[in-house]
Amino acid sequence: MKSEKISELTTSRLSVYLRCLNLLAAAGIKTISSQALADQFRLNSAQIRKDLAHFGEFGTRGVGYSVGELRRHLTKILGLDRAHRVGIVGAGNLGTALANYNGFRESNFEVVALFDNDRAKIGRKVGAAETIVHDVRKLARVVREEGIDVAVIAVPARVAQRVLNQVMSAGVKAVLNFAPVRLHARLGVKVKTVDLTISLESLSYFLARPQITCVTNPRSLLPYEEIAQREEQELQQQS
Amino acid sequence: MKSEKISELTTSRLSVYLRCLNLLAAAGIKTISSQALADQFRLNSAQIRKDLAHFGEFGTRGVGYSVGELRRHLTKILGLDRAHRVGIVGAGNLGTALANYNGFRESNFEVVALFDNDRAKIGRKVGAAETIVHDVRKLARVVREEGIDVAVIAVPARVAQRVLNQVMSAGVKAVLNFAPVRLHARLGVKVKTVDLTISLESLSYFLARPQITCVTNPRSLLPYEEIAQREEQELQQQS
DNA sequence: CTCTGTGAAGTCATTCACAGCG
DNA sequence: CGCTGTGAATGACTTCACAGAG
Repeated sequence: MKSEKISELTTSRLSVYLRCLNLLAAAGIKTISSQALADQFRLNSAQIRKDLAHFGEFGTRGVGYSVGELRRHLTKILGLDRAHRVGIVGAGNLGTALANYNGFRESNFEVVALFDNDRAKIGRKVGAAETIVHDVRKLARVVREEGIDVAVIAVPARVAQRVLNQVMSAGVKAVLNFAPVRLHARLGVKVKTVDLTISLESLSYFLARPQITCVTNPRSLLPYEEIAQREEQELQQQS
Repeated sequence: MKSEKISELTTSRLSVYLRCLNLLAAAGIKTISSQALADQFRLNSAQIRKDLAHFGEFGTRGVGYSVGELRRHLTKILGLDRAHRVGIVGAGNLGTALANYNGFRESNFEVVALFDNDRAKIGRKVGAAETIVHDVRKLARVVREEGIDVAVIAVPARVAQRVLNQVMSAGVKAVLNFAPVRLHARLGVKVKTVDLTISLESLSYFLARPQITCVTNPRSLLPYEEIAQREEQELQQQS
């Protein structure tokens, strides 16, 4: 293992690989080569090998990778072997939706608190897990008491930087931001922004271009496309 | 204007530039140079010029860009001068949260329909706008009737590809996908995936690394950091 | 003989640096 | 002069291609 700087593109892919391996493990597959993994999930085999090589030599030449072993390695590398406690700031539509969403559990993330400045919301309990909505002014204390290590910012753009400052002061080092602004984080704090406006506007750009309307020739369909079409027809027959 | 292929990184930045210009316009600023724009919003001036140059010559040498004019150009380029009609598939937590969220209005996107396969949800009206939840099997018809041109996939991962197939069959060319899977789109259809699991797991990776705990020297604070700290203190005094 | 791990080559994106317009 | 628009230089990321381990 070298101690170089790992790009965020690489870590994102590690996350993808782990997801693929989970599927393979569930299907009872014990061993897989980078080539087979790439073919099945439309990845690049060289890239898989390179990404993994940053962290060690996990494969066996002539054979491939052990699914279970590689899964354990990736889980460790991504820090998913340790539970993370998430606090969501902003108990609006998005904040409560995220608190209710339990797909993060699988990745060892648990939402343990919500925060808001709206009196009407403070003290309420949200979702099946009955997550309490705290006064945002008590953020630092709750972060300490609940051991929160990841914050989610789900507040309007104009207050997002202020919220981030508060969150950083409370000692949180990892932040997922949904507000459509470029936030300034101090050193040692990682902010990842999910900007839905940018995503939508990029789609709009695409729609605005005159598209090459390419009629797919059924004979040239790739396997997965055939399957997709069959499923589609089944669906339509139901209605 | 050249007719080369524009990268998605570029279109995302155009969206950012437009947002910055909107702020400047609201502040009454009429003209700005790429350098000033870059300084204010932490961008790179050469990149701004290069991105814009793909679409024409919008600036005046020795002066800079007209805020209003560039705003109009970017709006046109991104296709935001035409209204977009959005259909959301999946009326769960995320789907309804997105239907309620009205921050997209500013970008000329309107959510006009929700779809679900759950009988209990079909026929209900969601949010202040009273968006109707339709039976997902009637998707194609509603897409036609309502003139939907953008779909949002907010369903569990295992059914996402099937939903995408249906959406594509209905003739929708732009899709925003929240399901944590790599979807296969046919040619001429643009899918943008927002994968929250990957985002969170990348943050986890960051948390797992031993961080260089760098104590910020107050003397070396950048201007924006000073402002941030002051605001932070104000906030704490409130409590 | 197969598949990994990895230098080398190739591709794509960003930044520099400056000629030349207003 | 100041600033745009742009070739040229640099840097980042991906893919190729193969030596060598199992």
